[in-house]
Amino acid sequence: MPLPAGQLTVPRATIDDVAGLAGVSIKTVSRVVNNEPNVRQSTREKVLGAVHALNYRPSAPARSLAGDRSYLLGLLYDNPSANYITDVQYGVLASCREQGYDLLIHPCDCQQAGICEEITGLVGHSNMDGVLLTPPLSDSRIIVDALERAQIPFVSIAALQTGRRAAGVVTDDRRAAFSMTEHLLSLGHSRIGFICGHPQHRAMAQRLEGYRDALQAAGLAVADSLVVQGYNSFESGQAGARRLLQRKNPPSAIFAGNDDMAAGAVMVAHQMGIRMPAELSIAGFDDIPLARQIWPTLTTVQQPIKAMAQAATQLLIGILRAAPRTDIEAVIPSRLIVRESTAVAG
Amino acid sequence: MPLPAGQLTVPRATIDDVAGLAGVSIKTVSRVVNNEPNVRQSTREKVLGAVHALNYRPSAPARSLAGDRSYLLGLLYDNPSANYITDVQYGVLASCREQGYDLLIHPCDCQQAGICEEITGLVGHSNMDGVLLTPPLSDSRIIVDALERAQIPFVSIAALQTGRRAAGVVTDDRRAAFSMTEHLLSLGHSRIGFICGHPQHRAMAQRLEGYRDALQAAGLAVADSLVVQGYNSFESGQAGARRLLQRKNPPSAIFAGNDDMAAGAVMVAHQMGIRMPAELSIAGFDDIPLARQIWPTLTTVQQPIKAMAQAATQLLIGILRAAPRTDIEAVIPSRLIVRESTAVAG
DNA sequence: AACCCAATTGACAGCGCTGTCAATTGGGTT
DNA sequence: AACCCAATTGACAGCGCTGTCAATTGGGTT
Repeated sequence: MPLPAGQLTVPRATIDDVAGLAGVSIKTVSRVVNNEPNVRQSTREKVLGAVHALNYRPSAPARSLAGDRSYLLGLLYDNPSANYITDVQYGVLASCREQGYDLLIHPCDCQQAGICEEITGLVGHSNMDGVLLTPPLSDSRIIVDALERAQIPFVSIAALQTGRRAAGVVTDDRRAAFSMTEHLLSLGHSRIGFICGHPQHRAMAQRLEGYRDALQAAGLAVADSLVVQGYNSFESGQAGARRLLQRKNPPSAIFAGNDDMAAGAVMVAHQMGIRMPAELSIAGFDDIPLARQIWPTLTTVQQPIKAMAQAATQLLIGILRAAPRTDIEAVIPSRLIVRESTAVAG
Repeated sequence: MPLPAGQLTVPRATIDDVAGLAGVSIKTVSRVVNNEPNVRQSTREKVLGAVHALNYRPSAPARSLAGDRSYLLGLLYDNPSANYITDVQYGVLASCREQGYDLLIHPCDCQQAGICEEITGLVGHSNMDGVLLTPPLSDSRIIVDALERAQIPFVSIAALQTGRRAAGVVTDDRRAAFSMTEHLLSLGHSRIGFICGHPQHRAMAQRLEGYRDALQAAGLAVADSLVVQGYNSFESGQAGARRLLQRKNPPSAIFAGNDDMAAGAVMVAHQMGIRMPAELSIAGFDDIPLARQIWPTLTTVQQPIKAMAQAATQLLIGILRAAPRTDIEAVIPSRLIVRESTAVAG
C-alpha cells in the first residue's frame, strides 16, 4: 500500500556512502560518475565497484542545485494529432534515456495570449536545460524569439528556421511531395487537388512547392482552384475535400499535406458514395498508424518522425554539453509508400 | 540563438530576495509560498507583493532537495494506442498544472525482464513523489507488488486492484458492455461475436462479463465459439474478426473490447467485401478519435479517459499531501454513442 | 498592571551534490 | 639524489530551499 515518500526501508546511497566504501573523496566519486577526465584508471574502477555495490544513483535535484544543470529536457507542442505526438515522444525519449536525461512534456495553446511568458516561465520553473519544439511552435516567430531572448537552448523538429542561427532536424518535404505528385501523374491523373496544411507551417509550404514543381515539370499548369487550405486536422481535411469534390469539374486525385487530412478526404468520399481508388485516388503524408487503419489504406510518404525527434534530441544534448555552433540542420530522408488508396485514373 | 544555461541576463529571484524586499525571514516567505497556516494576513500580503514584484518562482530542485518532495509525478505506460495514451496524458497534465506538479512520462515494456527494477530505479532516480499506472501495468501483479515494496505511492487508471488497499479510478465497464450488447440485441442481432482484449486486463474481463450478462438476460446462450481472444491492438482485432467471419455460421454483429480492435474488424470486413452496417454491425469501446475517422464511423462506448486520468491524478496528489486512506476507488460513468457501424440485422 | 498562552516569526542546520582552488603524488630529467 | 611539473586527488563553500525548534509578539484575563 502506498505510503508517503521518504520512508523507504532501504535508504538511498549517497555520494558519501560511495566515497566511504571506495576510500576516496566525494569529489573523486563525482568525477567518475560524471565521466570527467584525470582520474587514474585504478581509482575509477574502485569507485565504479562501490557505485555498483551500493546501487548508487546520483540525486537529480542535488545535482541540479549544485551544478546548475537539471538533466531535464522539455518537449513543447500544440498538435492535434495523437499519432504524430506519440511518435515524437518516443523518439525524444529514446535519446533521453541513452543520455541520462528525463523528459517533461508540455502541450500548450499556440494561439493563447501570453503563451511566450507561459513557456519561459515553465522552462525557468522546472529548470529545464533545453527544449524541443515541434510545429507549429517551431514555426512561430514570437515563440522562437522569446526562447532566444531568454537564452534557453532549443532545437526544432520538422521546421526550418530560415535566416537564424538555430538548430533543427527536418525531412526533405519538397522532394518527397514532388515524388508523390509524380506518382499520381504516372497513374494518369492530370487534375490533382492539393489540400495544404496550416499556412504557418513551413514544412507544409515545402510540400506545396514540391507539388507545384512536379506539375510544372510535367508541363501542367498549377490551377489555383485545385489547391485548398486546410489546417492539418482530420476535420479540415473533410472540409477541403468537400470543396474540391463539389466542383463542377472535380479532381481525379487528391494529395493532402498530411495523413489526418487525407483520412478526412477518404471519409468525405465514402459519404459521397465515390469509390476509391477506382473513381478517386487519395494520397497523404507522414505515414501515421491511421494510414494503415482506414479503408482504403493510404498511399503516403513515410516521414521518419521518430528518427527526426531522436536526432533533434541528440543535437540538443550535444549543444548543452559543448555549446558549439548551433546553426546545424540535419535532414533525414523520407520515402514513398504505395498502398491501396491510389490507382490508375478511371 | 541558444546559449548554454546559467547565463540568463536577468538572474532569477531567490527566496532571500523576496525575504529582503518584504522585510521578513526566508522561513516566512516559505510559509506563504507553500500556503502554510499561521501567517498573519498582513504579512502574507506583504510577502505576496514581493513575490509578484520579483516574479519569484521557487526553485524546484532546491525544494526537492530540502523538502524530500519533488513535485514530480511519473506516468508509466505500455500501451500501443497513441490515442488512448494522449488522452491519458492530457488528463494527468490538467491536474498536474492545477496543483503545481510536473510530469515525467515513461513508456516501458511490460514483458521485459527486470521491468520492476527498471521502474523502481527510474522512480528513485528522478525522485518522483508518486506514479500513475495505466493498463496493462496496473494489472500486473509483479509491478504493483514492486511499487508497494518500494513504498512508492501510486494510483491506477482503469484497473481494479482487487483485494488490495490501492487507489484507482475506473469506469463502469461491465454495465457499459451490458448496454452495448443490449443495443445490438435490440437491433435484432442474436449471433453477436465478441473480440476480447488482453487477458490480463481486468477492465477487459469486466467488459466480457457485461456482454455475457446481457446475452443471459435476453435468454440467449453464450456460445464460446463467438468469443475470440485479442490483445487490444488493431492487428489483433483484424485477426479476431477474420476468425469470426470465416466460420460457416458467422455472427451478424461484432462487439470488440476496444476501438482499435473494432477498427481492425472494420478493415477485415472491407477486405472481405462485407457491407457495413447492412450485412454486419460492429461496435467498439473507448471512443478514441479513430472511432470517428474510419468508415463507417463506430458505435462505441465513450470511456471518459481524460476525466479518469484527471481524477486519478487528483487522488494521487491528495494521497501525497495527507497520506489518508489509500483504498479509494472512484468510478466515472461512461455512455453509449451510436454511430454508423451498427444497424438493424439484415 | 502583571501575567499567560496561543499565534506568529525567525535562526540555523542540512538536504546531496558540483565548482573552485589548493594539496599531493609520482614518473621523467638533470 | 634532488628537482620539476603535469596528473591526480581532496577540502570546503555554497546552490536555494524546508524542517526543527527556539524566540517573540500581542490580545485576553485576572
